[in-house]
Amino acid sequence: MKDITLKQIAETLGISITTVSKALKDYPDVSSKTKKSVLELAQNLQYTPNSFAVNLRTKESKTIGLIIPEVVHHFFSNVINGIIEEAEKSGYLVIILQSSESLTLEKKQVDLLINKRVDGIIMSLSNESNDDEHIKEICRREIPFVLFDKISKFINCSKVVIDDQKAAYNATEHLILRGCTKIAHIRGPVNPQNAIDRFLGYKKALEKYNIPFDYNLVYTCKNVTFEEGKEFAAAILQDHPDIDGIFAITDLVAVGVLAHCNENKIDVPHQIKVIGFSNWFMSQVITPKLSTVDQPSYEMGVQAFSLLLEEMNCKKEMKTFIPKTIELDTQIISRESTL
Amino acid sequence: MKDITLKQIAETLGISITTVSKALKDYPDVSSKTKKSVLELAQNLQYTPNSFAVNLRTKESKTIGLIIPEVVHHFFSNVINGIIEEAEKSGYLVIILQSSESLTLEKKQVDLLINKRVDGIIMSLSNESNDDEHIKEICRREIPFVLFDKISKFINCSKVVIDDQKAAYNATEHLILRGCTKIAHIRGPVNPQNAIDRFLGYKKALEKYNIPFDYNLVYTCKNVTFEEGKEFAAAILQDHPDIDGIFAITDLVAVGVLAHCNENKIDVPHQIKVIGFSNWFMSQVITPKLSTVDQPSYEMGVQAFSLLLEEMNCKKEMKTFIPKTIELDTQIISRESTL
DNA sequence: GATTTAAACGAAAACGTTTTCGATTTCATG
DNA sequence: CATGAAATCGAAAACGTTTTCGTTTAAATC
Repeated sequence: MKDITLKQIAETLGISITTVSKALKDYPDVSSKTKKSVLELAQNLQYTPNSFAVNLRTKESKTIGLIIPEVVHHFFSNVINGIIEEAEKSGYLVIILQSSESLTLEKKQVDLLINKRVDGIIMSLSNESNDDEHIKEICRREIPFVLFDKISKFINCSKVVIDDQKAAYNATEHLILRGCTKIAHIRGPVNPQNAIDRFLGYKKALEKYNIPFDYNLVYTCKNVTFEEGKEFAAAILQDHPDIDGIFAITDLVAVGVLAHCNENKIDVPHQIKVIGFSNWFMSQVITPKLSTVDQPSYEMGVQAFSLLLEEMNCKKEMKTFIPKTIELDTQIISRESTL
Repeated sequence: MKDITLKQIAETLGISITTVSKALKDYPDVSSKTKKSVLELAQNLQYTPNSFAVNLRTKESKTIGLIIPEVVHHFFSNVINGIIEEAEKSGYLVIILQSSESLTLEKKQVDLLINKRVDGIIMSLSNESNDDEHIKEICRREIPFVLFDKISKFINCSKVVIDDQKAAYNATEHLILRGCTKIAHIRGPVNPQNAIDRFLGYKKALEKYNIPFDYNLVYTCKNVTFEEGKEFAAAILQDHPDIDGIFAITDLVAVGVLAHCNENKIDVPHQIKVIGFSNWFMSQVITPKLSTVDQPSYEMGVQAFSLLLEEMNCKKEMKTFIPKTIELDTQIISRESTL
């Protein structure tokens, strides 16, 4: 019933704990005969090393922490997927926490992970967060650290991002090339870097095509929800009846826009063309199917863990690690909403 | 730079490690004067107890494992949400693994968690899984264990479920009461208990309302995907042109059905009424809005952890624990697809 | 001042592993 | 048989904490 230990194996075999340990780890200085008997007995007794003891001894737990704003989110759950699958390949497990877009909670989660002594932390910042004390603490303690998606330019660590500005430029350009001349933008909250960059990309595309930028055409989300999409769609159509294109910060908001249009018999794409961002699953099942920017979410997870692994390995070998930033490609997915 | 330990605090204060430890844990046999000075110094040095050592000593890690078929899934990500939020309240962290509906992978994940010596395991079985060796191993090692959603009747452990049969009965009845007389059922794979139960509920409702059960009207999913929904919709309409109702095992499949109907100008709900299962977010944004059965996913997570916590506490106090099954209520959500 | 009682502290074992380094054995070589 | 090298093994420290139980000190009682 009780857990098997090296000691018990050693005693039944009449050898020392040292030799048992070495036999199990295939050390060269133990004879093949004893190796065999140890391996056999360990097998029979279903011995599994006590990871608590191993952790204490080796000072690592083969566990990393992941903090994201929301678990119930198409983009983030795909990232989670990429991270845990990639982590498993190297024998790492993943503890997941969510900040629920709250800075207070985020600080608490960071504390929890530091106290747990995870081997590394991967994180996407909450909207409220920036270059704060809790992030500095991670760096101060030299915990391998990777940011993805919602990053801060002021933190010196590895990052996995897309070129939000370019992607937003492409999305806006897509609307322009399809004939839109008055394009509204439903942007994200003020803080997050990617909301800023997407807004800048939108602006840049307008300039490039000599469409005057009008600040009244920019609407700012607080919570980036379906409901906000509906509300802003209503507001935009009321404020600017002659609008013919809407670029929304994310598919969820764009779907809200479509919902409002559907309910009010506004013809998408003929009266208004709509493009979203992220290529959520739902964008291909809604009517009309939503054009969007494909964001390689799973791949972001994979890359984020790879960077973290690199840093963790460097730390083990006492080498200095130079943070890297990986920028992944995005792609316009053209569907019915911009036809 | 290096981590602060009890030893260092003890040495700077000229007292013993024991006293420092006791002071930090507010033992009564240490004077308030020394308590104060220890607390102060610990605060200044940012002491955090080495959790590896604590784990080894206390034989618990305040970490639980969660194995689910898929992370990228509206239902499961909601359950995750419920679990990690509830767990955090009691100071537990959650390691998440996915079986990807593969028995082989599931066994591997169970092994990983056993080796990690998590304090407990919460799990939803993969479609291939049943009363297998790896599950028995969890019980044999007396690791607190809770199943939810995809359970097995043959495993004696705590469970959190809905009454799938009743819910499916209600869904089918809903179609009948709205005038359907020839109802097809797109069911889930053969193995999982909830696919069986939902099928039985469907059958029972037909019997109750004197509609002859026809096995040709039952279509069996392999992967329960959007694409399967589309394919089966096509097949059903070809095989049975006079069909007027479809009950799909899950919203994703139902949305596939709607997609096929939309593409082929088949009028939902007038020609065919459709109802899904689970109340995914997408069901309320699709056109027509999908009627469905609301499944309290977040609540399932909360309850699953509560049961696990109860069992973990019992184990600590050496009490025997009697497994409980919690059955949560479901609710028909009537929307446009059955109007 | 002797004795008892309570308050404050610390020594030491224990948790189970890993790893260094020294000790022993074996065996071939001269 | 002495010598050296190679092969095999084990003692012991270390990781940092918790907790039992014994020891010391201080205060209280007679």
